[in-house]
Amino acid sequence: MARSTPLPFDPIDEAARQWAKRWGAVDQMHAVTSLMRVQQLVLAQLDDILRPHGLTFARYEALVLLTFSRAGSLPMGKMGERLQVHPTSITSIIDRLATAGLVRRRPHPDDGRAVLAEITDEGRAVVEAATADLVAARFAIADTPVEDLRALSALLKPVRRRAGDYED
Amino acid sequence: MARSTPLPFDPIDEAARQWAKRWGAVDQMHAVTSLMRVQQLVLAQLDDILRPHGLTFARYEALVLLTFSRAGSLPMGKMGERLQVHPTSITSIIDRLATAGLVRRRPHPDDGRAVLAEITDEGRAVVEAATADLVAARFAIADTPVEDLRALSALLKPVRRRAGDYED
DNA sequence: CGAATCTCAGCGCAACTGAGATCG
DNA sequence: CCGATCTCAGTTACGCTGAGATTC
Repeated sequence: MARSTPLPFDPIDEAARQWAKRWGAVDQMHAVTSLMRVQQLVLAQLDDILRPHGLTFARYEALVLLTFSRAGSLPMGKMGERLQVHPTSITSIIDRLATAGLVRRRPHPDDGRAVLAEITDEGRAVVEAATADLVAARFAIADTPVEDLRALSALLKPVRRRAGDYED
Repeated sequence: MARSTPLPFDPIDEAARQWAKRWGAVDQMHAVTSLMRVQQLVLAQLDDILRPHGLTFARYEALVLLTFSRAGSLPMGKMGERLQVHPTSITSIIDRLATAGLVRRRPHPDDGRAVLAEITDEGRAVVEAATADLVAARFAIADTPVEDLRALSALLKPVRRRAGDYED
């Protein structure tokens, strides 16, 4: 863990106060710094929950994506698009999931260049168990009211869109 | 970069639709996934802005923290508390900043165990230049209305607090 | 032929564990 | 002696570049 004792003041409010003395874009700085900090705190807790299942959050996301596909398999390139990860990172993620027996590689029936990642029965069992833990922990943000979560998602949606996460 | 062509639909909305068929905590899942994605998109842009200055966002944060101190120096342990990073990570960050000539290590005058990291004149110049670029780019979220940014910070604040980022 | 798909080698960054030196 | 502070070695994870094999 990063620190034992919490600070007795909000470090981001304090940073914003100092920031405003010299520089602009204070609201942007505050929001982005808050975003980074919360992501760090939440991700650490998610990884703690997933570690007993032998998963990181990135590997978990890949497994979940496979369970959402009809055939339980997807071309690795498609997975990269959906998960926003580099092609070589997908290779690495699938490597590790395959070593753990949670997925297997299969040749694409119609395209000799592509490789399918297919979830195994063991992979499905691991996803169910890991998901049960995540849902029980409410994704590490159990104490935040649902209205606030919806407001958060709604605020982040146009940010994602403008950053090129999707069109439509 | 991760992907060339944006998806023609919102991948998180789509994931939430599938998720709801089997599992609970859909609002939490949607909010947390959105948070992860936006952090990834924003951080990549911040690092792009900082790279010409020889900085990562983590190193930039450390430098800014030093400029906010009266003496331009802080014990490394204190920096770790403020930035929420592991002691060995602070050692690594200061190592790299020192190699670049942006900070120097000094013995703590009152505590022989502690080490001060002190920003150099070159470090101050680099911070000013990097900050000018970040402010000009509005921290990679230029198109988001200020009211939305404030709402975002306000929503994230209690989440940080409950996660142990600070007290009070 | 060019373009797409994937793999591999290698680099950089950062979080972490565990061990040790130094000092209060 | 205990605890705090920092460093070092080593592991893991991930993102990326560059190069190459294979196939469309």
